[in-house]
Amino acid sequence: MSTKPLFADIILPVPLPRLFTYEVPDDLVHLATVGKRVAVPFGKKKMYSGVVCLLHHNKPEEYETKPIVSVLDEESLVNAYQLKFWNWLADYYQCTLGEVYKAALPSGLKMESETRIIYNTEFIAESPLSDKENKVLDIIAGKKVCSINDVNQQSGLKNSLPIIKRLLEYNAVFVNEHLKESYKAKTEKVISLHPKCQSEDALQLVFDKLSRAPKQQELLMTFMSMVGGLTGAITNENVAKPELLKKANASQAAIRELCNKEIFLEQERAIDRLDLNDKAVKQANQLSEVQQTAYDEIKDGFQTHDVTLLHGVTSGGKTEIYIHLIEEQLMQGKQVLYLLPEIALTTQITSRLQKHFGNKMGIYHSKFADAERVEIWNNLLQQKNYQLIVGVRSSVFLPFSNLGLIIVDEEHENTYKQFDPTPRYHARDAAIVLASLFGAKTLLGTATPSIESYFNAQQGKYALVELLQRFEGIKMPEIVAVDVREAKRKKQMSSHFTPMLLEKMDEALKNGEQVILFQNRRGFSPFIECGQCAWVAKCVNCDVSMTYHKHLNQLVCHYCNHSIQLPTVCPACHSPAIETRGFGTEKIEEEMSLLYPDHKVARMDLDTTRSKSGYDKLIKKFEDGEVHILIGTQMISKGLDFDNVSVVGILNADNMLNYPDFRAFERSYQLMTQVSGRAGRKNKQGLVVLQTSNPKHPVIMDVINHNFLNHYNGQLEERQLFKYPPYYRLINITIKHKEQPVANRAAHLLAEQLRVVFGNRVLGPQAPVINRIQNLYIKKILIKMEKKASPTKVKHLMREAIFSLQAQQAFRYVTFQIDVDPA
DNA sequence: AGCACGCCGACT
DNA sequence: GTCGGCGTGCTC
Repeated sequence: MSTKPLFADIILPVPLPRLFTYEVPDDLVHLATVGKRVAVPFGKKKMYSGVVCLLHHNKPEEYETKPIVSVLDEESLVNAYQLKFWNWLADYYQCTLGEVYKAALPSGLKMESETRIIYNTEFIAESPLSDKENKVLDIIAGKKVCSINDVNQQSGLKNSLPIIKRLLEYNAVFVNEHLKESYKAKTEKVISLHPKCQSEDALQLVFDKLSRAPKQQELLMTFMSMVGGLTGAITNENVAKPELLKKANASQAAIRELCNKEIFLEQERAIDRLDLNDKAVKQANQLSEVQQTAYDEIKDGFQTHDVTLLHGVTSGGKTEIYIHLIEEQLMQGKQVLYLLPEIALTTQITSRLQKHFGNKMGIYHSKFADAERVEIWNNLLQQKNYQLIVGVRSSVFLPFSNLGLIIVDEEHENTYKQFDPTPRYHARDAAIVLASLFGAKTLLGTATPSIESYFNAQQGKYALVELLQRFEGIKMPEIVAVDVREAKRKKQMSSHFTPMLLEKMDEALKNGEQVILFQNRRGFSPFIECGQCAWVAKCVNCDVSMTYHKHLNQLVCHYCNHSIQLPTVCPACHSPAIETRGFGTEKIEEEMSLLYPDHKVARMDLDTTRSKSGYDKLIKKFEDGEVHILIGTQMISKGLDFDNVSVVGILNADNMLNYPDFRAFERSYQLMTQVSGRAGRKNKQGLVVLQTSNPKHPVIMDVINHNFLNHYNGQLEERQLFKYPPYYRLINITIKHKEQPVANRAAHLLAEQLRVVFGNRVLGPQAPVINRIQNLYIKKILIKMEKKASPTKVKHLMREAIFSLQAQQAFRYVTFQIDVDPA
């Protein structure tokens, strides 16, 4: 064994592009292994928990190493697969390992120290203290132990640090750095028999003694029956206190009394927040013939390909196929990850899966409390019961050890791409890489494949399985485009609704059927304008008009959430003629309530589903038929199945088609098709009324004809012509600074430097549509690389260019964001 | 990113 | 004089 000193390269949760080397003290050499968390000092005073990434004997030359303070885990928290995955992610998406670490672990597993100030009770002042010193010392003395934040808050001082420092010099207080673990196991109080009473004789004696306390006697009896002790055996089993209280109908006092008499023993027991109880497990349904064929084809596909794309129409019964595939993996003892976009992860789908997989299935959702996420992490780490994880994009970071299959449902969803904070990863693409690390397979499922994935399938990179019939012979909905411009000209519109839409709605509602209206904009109206002078309300921080929210009577910026009261007169010309322009979900809701006073109208958008339960409640109400008309943003297009929706209205197809982005058509096709898929169930063909001013638009035609292939071919041609994915790889660089000229100059210089190497592959700098957000001016540079070009080389050169710019004094505070494969 | 240090204007 | 503002540099 080597006696040379051991060093560890540690990943720390700081956005610095390197690892930090610490010395491993002799007594920790055997404990400090790769993948464990360690506590290390960082900077002048901070302590952090970091992850050991590499162990070696190379003593750094340029600086003194600090020692690791302690090893926090008994077993690795992060396994070798994950470290590989982290490295790939950091390299591909151009971020630091520290940033990946921050994104990967639930915050309960990342620790940061806090300075604790402790009052010295033996302190006697040698000379009188100043007023401020006295004030601060009084606060600390009052709390005995407190944080700097506490002092700042209670004293009202902006910065109490210098004063605390002086108190420290006088020895009036002490400080120490405390690593606080924020995760705490949930506990419950349990009652068991006191050891002294765990024999037949002792128990008999106790029963006799309690003859004068019938309540307590009864309580003891109930307890004994609950642990099964009445049949003879004396056990040390315990019972949850609340359960015992309820069953015995006893009082807290009675239990306390029995504890005092050393008959009962009350203890704290750590319990899982997650429901791990065995559940009745339902057998998977028999697959239909069509489903069976698709299932077989998927399995064939996996024989020759690592990735299979399942292109299946909405309500084609994809979930049932997934269930069979998952079951097969679990039988082989393999783990499965089932990814869903954030908003599609609802009780609708999870409860359906839970029925089949019971407590083998864990759910990983961003709306879960952090403590629950820590428990899911630990459950996988300790290889307890979870073999199937159903989760959102961040579940790719969970510590899998034996993955066999990853399913990426709704593969086309752009919410799989994370933008803020870094790492700017695409969960679908990351999942494919993750699966390959395990030699596992990836199944991409969707009714509207992304151009990229379908292209990969066409090229033979992925296997392709098509499932183009709806389950149980349900017909595809009929889609009708209605010309809004014409209706306007003929003065037939009632507000934003064409006669056709209203007529079909009347019919549906009369038949007791439900209606969904889709409007891809929340709020009441996207901007307000002065009728007199054409003044428009704009955000003070961003270069956008503010959206009017009527229920708040406020103008809200959808980019920075800044809000102001609705002005009563125009700030520019003082005219009271302030008018709302355009329409959002809120306005539709109001108008629908007026048009259909006898029907219940509800709205589903970001504003009504902020809470964890808000979303589920709305869906339940709609499922139960309590709500007749549901108005929503794209949220309603994701993975929801309703039985009784006969009419879907798309109120304004134009605003998505006109969005200035190369994916606007692709996304419009997806959205319209997905929303349409909510229409028509069981024995009736659904109807979709699509309001547009351009009914002959090629995308709209493709949606109407359910012609994905035509849409795909059209897009492909455009993408090749204008050098976009899947033919080219995009890298977006965003340059931000609080002064416009600085941002402009930095962007210009960067583009010039990049052009030296990449020539006309570099586009820009351009000002984006919204050129100021949160008081920062924005410029963008787009790099279009041939697919064949080595991404490593490109990224390296790009980093160099940015680095040399940042070294210049003038550009010190310019931020450069790199977005690889922007959504 | 934090955080400390150090230099400057604005007050008692 | 001190308080607190912000620019600058460093973190193994």
